[in-house]
Amino acid sequence: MKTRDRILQTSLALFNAEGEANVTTVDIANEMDISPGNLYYHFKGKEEIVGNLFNTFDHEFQQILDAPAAGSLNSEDAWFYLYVVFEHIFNYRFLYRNINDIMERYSGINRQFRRLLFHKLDAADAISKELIEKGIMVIPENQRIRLCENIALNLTFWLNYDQLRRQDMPNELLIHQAVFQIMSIVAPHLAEEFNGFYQECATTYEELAAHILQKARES
Amino acid sequence: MKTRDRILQTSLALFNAEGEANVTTVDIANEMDISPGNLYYHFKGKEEIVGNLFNTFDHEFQQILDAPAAGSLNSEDAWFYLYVVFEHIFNYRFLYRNINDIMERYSGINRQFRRLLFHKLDAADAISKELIEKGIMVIPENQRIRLCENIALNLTFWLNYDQLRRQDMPNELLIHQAVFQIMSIVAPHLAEEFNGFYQECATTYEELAAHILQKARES
DNA sequence: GTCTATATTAAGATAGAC
DNA sequence: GTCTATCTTAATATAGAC
Repeated sequence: MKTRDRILQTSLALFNAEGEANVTTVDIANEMDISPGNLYYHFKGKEEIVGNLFNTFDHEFQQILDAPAAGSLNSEDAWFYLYVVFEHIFNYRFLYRNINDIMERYSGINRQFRRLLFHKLDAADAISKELIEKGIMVIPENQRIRLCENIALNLTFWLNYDQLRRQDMPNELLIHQAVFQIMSIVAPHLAEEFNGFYQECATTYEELAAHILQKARES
Repeated sequence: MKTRDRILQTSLALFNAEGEANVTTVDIANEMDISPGNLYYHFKGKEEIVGNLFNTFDHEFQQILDAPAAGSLNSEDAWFYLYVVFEHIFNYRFLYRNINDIMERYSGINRQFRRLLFHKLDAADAISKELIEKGIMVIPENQRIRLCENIALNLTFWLNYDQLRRQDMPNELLIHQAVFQIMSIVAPHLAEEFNGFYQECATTYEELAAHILQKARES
């Protein structure tokens, strides 16, 4: 693997683990057993590394968000879709856990991240409309707008909230928890015949949580 | 006014305006027309200033959160209560807009902020229970737990979300918007006879928003 | 492409005069 | 209490040899 790619890969891992602000160019070089000078041969500095990582993240995210527009949607698809979206966020969690810091220090990212937020809102808007059309969801229009905002807020800041709460969950469970939290926000607006579906999700989540926590305790 | 107090006051204003990380001890001293040396005579460093501001914030917040335990509650009280809570957060918004950064760099604050989050959750828990008892709210228990988490998430990260969205709202409207957003999350769980109350709030909010934005455009 | 050695910068902090 | 002058530290970044 080329040094340039190893730098990106190592940086992402370190940023996710320690937070972008706590990782210096020297740290990245040390972790890879190369010299700082070598790192600066490949990238002008940390900003360029972060920018590269963000662009990859951004590009992939756009594609994920646009995916459901293609196919027809049911309530289980929506659940799976949320899972994919949140997993992608999780893979680049350093961007989210240090969002304000990063947006202040890298002004280029600011604009793009904002655009991504609106993309999230659009996706929530389109999906909620489709669910309403299909009779899966019933909700007054002004509450629907607020619900979409709330979903975007949750997608963007759940990782921060979790960090503040510090429950030290295994990563796998963290993602399930985030998705279930969003499902719970949507649940009161599901048509009555879908209450059962939410309860199934709740049961699935609780069993999974018990199972994962059990495994974590054993090891 | 004593220099020590002026330092705290000036720091709070600068932190709120520019973000804590972007304000140096020299900036604070310059703003007050005193020397950096003088500032360091009063405080050991920025950490002590931030710590002092946080303690004041924390102390006041604890009292605000505990207030409703005293009196009996109706739906209008809850609305007003939210307003008071959020206004206090807004007054110390630098703590919230740089929450991760601050918690990483000031480990003392980390613990206290986490405690405050649980205090928020407890308040949401107590109030939701009271509203249920009084028949104002109807909600399954597992959704109630998630609703409380969602309210705590909104209280803690709404300012970050708003910043990312960058709507450049007048401050007054920003607070109303946050409170109305939280009301909208609760609304689907209000007993039917309180739907009218939510619609009133919605109308009030929309009129207010139109009024404030009109005034802002004129000036 | 990669290394070692060194320069630059900016924030945080202190010493000692007044 | 307040000032000026200066030190320390740590991250970022570059020069030049190999």
